[in-house]
Amino acid sequence: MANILSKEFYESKDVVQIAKDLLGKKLVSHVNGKRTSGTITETEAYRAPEDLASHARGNKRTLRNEAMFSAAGHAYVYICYGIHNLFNVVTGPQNTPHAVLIRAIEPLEGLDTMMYRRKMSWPKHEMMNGPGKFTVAMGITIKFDRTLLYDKKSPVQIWDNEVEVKEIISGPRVGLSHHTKESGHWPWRFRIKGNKWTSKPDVVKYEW
DNA sequence: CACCGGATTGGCT
DNA sequence: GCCAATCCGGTGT
Repeated sequence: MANILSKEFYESKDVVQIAKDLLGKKLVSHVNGKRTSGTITETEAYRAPEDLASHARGNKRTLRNEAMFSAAGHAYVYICYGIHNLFNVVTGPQNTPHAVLIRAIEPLEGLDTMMYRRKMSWPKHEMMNGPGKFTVAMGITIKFDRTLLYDKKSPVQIWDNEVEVKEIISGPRVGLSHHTKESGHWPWRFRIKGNKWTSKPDVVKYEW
C-alpha cells in the first residue's frame, strides 16, 4: 500500500539529497477531472542563497519566487520563456529557499489524457522528456504555484512508488551555460541510470 | 512605463 | 545546429 510523501520527507534532509530521493517517486495530478501520474526520472537541486543559478540567489525574494521561501512540501511553479510551466518541489525550513526542479517523468496512469494534452497519437519518449513537457501532459500550470504536495486533497501530490532505483547518475544542471561561476557547474542534476524517460540521453561528458 | 531576458521547446536549415 | 515563439516579473527611468 503506497503512501503519500509526508511533510517530514520534504523538510528532514538537504535539498541535494531530496533531489536524489525523489527519483522513483510517483507524481500524481488531478486536473479537470482527469488523473495522471508518472515516475520521477530526472531532477535538479537548487540551493539558494549561495547557488547563483537559483531564482532566490542571495536570498533575493520576489513575487515570482515567493513559494521557495514557504514551508517544505509546497510547489513552486513558474513560467519560463513566457511559454513553459516549470514545476519545483520546495524543501528545507521556512525562509530557506531550497527547491528541486522536476525535469522528466515516466508515464504511469492517464496515458490517453497525457497524449491528448501533448497532441500525440501514441505514447513516445518526446511526450515527457523535458521540464516544460511533462507539465503539459499532467496539466500542471502556474495555477498550482504554492500548492501543498502532501495533502491528499491537493491537485498535485507525490507518493511512494514500488520502483527500486538501482543507480543514479549526476551531472551539471541544464540550461545554465551563461553561468561561469562555480555554482553553474555543480553536479546537481540527477537521473535514474538507464531510464529512457529523461530529458537527455546518458552522455559520457555529463558523468561526474 | 519601457525594456530586458529567461532552470525551454519545436520547427526549419 | 540555429533561432523564433511568447509572457510577465524585475528593474530602472
